[in-house]
Amino acid sequence: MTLSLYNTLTRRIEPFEPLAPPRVTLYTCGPTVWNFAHIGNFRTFLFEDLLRRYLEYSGYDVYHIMNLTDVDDRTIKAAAAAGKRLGEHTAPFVQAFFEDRDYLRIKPAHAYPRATESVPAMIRLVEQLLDRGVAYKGEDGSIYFAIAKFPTYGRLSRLDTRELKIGARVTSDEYAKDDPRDFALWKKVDGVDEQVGAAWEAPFGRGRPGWHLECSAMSLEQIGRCCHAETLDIHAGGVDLIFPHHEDEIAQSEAATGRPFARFWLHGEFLNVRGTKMSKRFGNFLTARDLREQGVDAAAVRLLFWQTHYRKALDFTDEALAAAGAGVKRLGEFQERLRGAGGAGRGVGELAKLATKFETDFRAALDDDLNAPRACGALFEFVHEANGALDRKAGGAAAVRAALDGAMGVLDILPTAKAADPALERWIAERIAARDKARKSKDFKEADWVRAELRAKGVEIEDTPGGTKWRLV
RNA sequence: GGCGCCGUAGCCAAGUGGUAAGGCAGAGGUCUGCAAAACCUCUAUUCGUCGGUUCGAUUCCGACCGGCGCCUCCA
Repeated sequence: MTLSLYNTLTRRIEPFEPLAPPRVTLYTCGPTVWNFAHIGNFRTFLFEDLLRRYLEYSGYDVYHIMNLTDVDDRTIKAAAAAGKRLGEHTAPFVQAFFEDRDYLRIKPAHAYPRATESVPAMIRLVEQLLDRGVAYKGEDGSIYFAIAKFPTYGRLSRLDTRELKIGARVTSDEYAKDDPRDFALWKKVDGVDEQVGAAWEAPFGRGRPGWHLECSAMSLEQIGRCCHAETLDIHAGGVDLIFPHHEDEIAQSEAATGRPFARFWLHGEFLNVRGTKMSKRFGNFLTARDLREQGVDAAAVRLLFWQTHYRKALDFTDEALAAAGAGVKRLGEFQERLRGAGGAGRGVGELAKLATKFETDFRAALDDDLNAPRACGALFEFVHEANGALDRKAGGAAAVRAALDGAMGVLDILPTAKAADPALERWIAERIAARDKARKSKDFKEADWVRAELRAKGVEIEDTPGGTKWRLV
């Protein structure tokens, strides 16, 4: 069994094989740092994290590139509204993005090219396209891509170019283009651009890059640098990027290099709120920092997302998040139990057998187009069966620990350890000792009162044969 | 109008042409002073509706109903 992935290009699940194994080049469209990213954005980044981690689990050597869009219409508009220079406005949001990424346990990409630092590559790309005659300067001084010169335009999105609804996007610059459907590669500078410092000199005129151009230039520059390649193994993003963003990236890149831009196109579905996509525009969004401030364990967010396939819309509700939190807690207790299970136990067979079965199921599920819901099903089934075996004093806990570790390397959904400060820890120990004393003298009323006292401070206790254990909740 | 997706128990959600994983919640039991955790048992004769194909469909086809997305530099 090998990994198969749904390729938007073919609308089929296809066996995945990189161009130059074991290297896999992965490019994922990153955030536009005009504001905080919301958890809908992060659903996509989390899906990409799953992809990245599972590729690595499968033995591939992944080179992951995620760009930061720090110059585009929205960043410029936001900077102007704040009365700041572009970089001054975006810097804190870049910082916030990295913090949120870490909070959500998303593995850092190997490279985070920024649009503002990749302008020379963009200019080169535009020059190449001009040389090849697929780009032209419009009457407004901006440079446009001529989709009529790129016959396969529309292949990814399956939008027949003749069907493109053109009436709705008539703005002033439409009159500058040869064809209303052509898109801007390089926008001629305007007053606001200059005001915020979003303008660069180029042989074809002072201006700034178009959004689609940024991704093409940055991805080609990065894979050229790291892997001497012109074709990405995988390019991923949210479904809303299929058109026009990714369609345009393909057109620009392939027109310039003459080679396929990306072999696999993967797209993650939206995170919804009451059936409608989460969006800044609708105001129905929640940021990662909102969750963090609410004390939500990132593991719960991850499990919640893993429990719905990445190509299916997921409705975000507090109930679903709480349910995932309960699942995470169960995993944490299982891990805790394994830690105490040591190497002892009767025989080595039963648990080891369960571990092997789990690993097989886990892999089969994720091999099937990253079916994380099924992988989670296998995980919980494994936890259940292993708990039963542990109750029967079966041996082989080491194999279970190893299997769990392996799976967590991909899913990473064990509860975040909460550390107690020394003073609190001393107090807890003292209270538990007091309770034990009360229990020994059968003063259960007192014992229960102490338990409630601990619970009020967020300390949960559990009486076991080896003594009373506690944890912070 | 064009392209496309979804509708499975109280909630969330996998899934297969042969009779429904898993999580949460709930009920009963074992264990426990009581809890907690864990375990055992139970909880959809049924997969939006109506037709069709088939020995057999939740799974394939069609229609319809309901919800949603893209076609606007939105993850």
